[in-house]
Amino acid sequence: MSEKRNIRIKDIAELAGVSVGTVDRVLHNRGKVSDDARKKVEEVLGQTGYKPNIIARTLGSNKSLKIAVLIPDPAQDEYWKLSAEGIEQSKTEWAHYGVEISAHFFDLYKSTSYEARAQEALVNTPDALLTAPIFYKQSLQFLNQLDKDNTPYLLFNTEIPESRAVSFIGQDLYQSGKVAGELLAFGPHDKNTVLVLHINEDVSNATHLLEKEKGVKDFFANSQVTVKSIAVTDTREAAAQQQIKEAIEQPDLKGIFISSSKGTHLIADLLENYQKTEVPLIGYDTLKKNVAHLKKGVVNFLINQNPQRMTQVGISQLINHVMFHKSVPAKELFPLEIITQQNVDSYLKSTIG
Amino acid sequence: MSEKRNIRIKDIAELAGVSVGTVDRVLHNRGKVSDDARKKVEEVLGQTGYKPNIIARTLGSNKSLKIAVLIPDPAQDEYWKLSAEGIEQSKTEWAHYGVEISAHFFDLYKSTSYEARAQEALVNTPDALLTAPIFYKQSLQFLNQLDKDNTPYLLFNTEIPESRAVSFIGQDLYQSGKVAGELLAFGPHDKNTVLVLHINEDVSNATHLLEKEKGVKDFFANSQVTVKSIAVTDTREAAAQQQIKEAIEQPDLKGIFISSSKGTHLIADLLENYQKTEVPLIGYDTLKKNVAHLKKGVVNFLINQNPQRMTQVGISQLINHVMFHKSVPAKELFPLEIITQQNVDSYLKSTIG
DNA sequence: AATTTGAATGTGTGCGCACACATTTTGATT
DNA sequence: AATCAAAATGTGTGCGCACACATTCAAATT
Repeated sequence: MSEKRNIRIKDIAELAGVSVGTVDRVLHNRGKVSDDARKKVEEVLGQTGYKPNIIARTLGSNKSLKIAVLIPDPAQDEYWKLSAEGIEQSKTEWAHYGVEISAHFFDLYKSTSYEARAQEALVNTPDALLTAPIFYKQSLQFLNQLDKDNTPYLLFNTEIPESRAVSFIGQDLYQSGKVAGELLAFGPHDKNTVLVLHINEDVSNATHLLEKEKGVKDFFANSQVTVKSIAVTDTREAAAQQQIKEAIEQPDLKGIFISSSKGTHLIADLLENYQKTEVPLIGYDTLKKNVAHLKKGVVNFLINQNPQRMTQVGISQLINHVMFHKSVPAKELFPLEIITQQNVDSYLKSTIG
Repeated sequence: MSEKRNIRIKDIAELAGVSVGTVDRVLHNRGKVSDDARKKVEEVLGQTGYKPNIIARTLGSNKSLKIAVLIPDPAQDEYWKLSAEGIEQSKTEWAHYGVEISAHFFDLYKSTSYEARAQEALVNTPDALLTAPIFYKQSLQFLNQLDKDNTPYLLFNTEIPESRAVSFIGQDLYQSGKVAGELLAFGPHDKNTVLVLHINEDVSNATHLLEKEKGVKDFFANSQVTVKSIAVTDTREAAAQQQIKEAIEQPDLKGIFISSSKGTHLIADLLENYQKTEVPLIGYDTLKKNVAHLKKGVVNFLINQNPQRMTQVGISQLINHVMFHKSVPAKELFPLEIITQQNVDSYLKSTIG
């Protein structure tokens, strides 16, 4: 370990012939500084390329950041359980910096619950907030409130472009549909119908799912392949089952693309029942049941949205923004990870996320 | 930002009825402490679950860590260029902590160069070292030297299990072969020969490549498919070209798996020449030329080893180990990322790597 | 010329830790 | 009982920054 040290405020002050206080004032733009002094300091600042020592900075202002996270109830949906796990990991990750992270869970199927939990998240005045704005209207209203409070927030999973969010973290849904198309196209070429299934329990994200459908359709636009789409709200309903069964038993069926993570294992279950496990199946996310179906060969590919890591990165960026004043990208689109029977363990075991 | 603060050494001292000096001594196991005092302090330590404030710690001991990285010359191989980019990113990432990272490049084809650069890496007495031990014998000797010096080191890309490395970072090569098999199997089922091509310019990693071959072979072990393997050292040689051409033109050819990143675009070039671009092709890594072939459709899948991120994670773990005394996993196997025409951009654009 | 005022600048302290150094205690030896 | 060395314990300082507070200075007002 060598002695080489970075230039510090004190050095700047000496070089500029002023006191550290003045340097501090020009650095943080606080208090009054004469044009003369400001000019000198800024000059030295430029020449030396001064970088503040973040360590010392966070130590000095020994304040604990409060971050609130507002997501659907992990007990309702395994996708959100993964997200909640991301929160837990972030807690330990940032504990050393005195960051307090509070989680607030709303009912995935009740917009009123979103509103209630959102207000609850504000009671201990968080310094920043991360949320998955599932309910468009209610979210927009809440985000406006945050704007007024001057509370920075970051969105993930669902984009609201007209919000004033610090950043959005998610995936290119359209492109993920294209990936699904590509994978289906790689299969045998003698069949020409691709089935898109929206198992739309979670009615709020219909536009989500349609983005993905558009991706597949565009992929097959100039080909022989026809893309057929079916949306059902509950796979337990007899009518829905019948509809799906008919579509599945069509002889020209090339493969199936399911636009949601929960839908993936629901349909995989049906395929098993109908003994149609050989039909190529593409779905989303490494939910336990999906992984089980993947390992059995019922599901062929999972596109991984990685909610766990999304949440972690969201929190991390929020902290970097608020605490370290680092700039964060306005949009962070996650890679479209393709998970298969043979590589799934390498993903699940990896700690680097 | 609230006032909640963690328990600190001073608090421990008060609770145990001793001075901070004594607490410091039992924490760091330095100096003499009476059994009585030690017991009291350890008790309080246990009860409070004291965690040192890493920020304050690194600030106080204002020392700059020196990390040396020893990898093949990035100018010789684009794979290593990606690794070198990882080094650059790490430099900025850790600059705030006063970590100095020095890069040392050896000739990929000369083991003597490894030895020379290895010694060069030691001249400014690094606190820890990261290397890709390409040359087994020479590496082993060098690592022994590091053991004697008590310099901690971390290996990546190539594993040397008998070394006393802090950790190994890489990929499960065998399993990556299986992934290749799986992807090839997903294609049309009417053809039954899979061709494995080792473009073995870099003679040192022959065992590497064989691991991958074993993976594909095992994947197809109980199937109709025959796996045929060809190894050439230079695709520019007429004899090699002839051999490859014959294999490619075999009518039963199901697909090709190329075991190295550089080999991938070399073979893709040949396929283009022979106008056999429709044959499924699986290779490694997002080298520029590989990505170009992927986008043209000559290459169908790339398995991403992510040398850039591997290098970053290696450096990060080394720093965590040496500077923060954090425990790091003995082995970090990276996910076997599958890159396709449709998801490649999502990987290349992503900043979270 | 004395006083006031506000702008400009300088000084001092704490954050939690590591480590050097100072002081006290203990027990052995004379 | 006095002396001394070693062991045990305590104290003080700096790391770089932020921020509260103190001081100086110059112009305006009386």
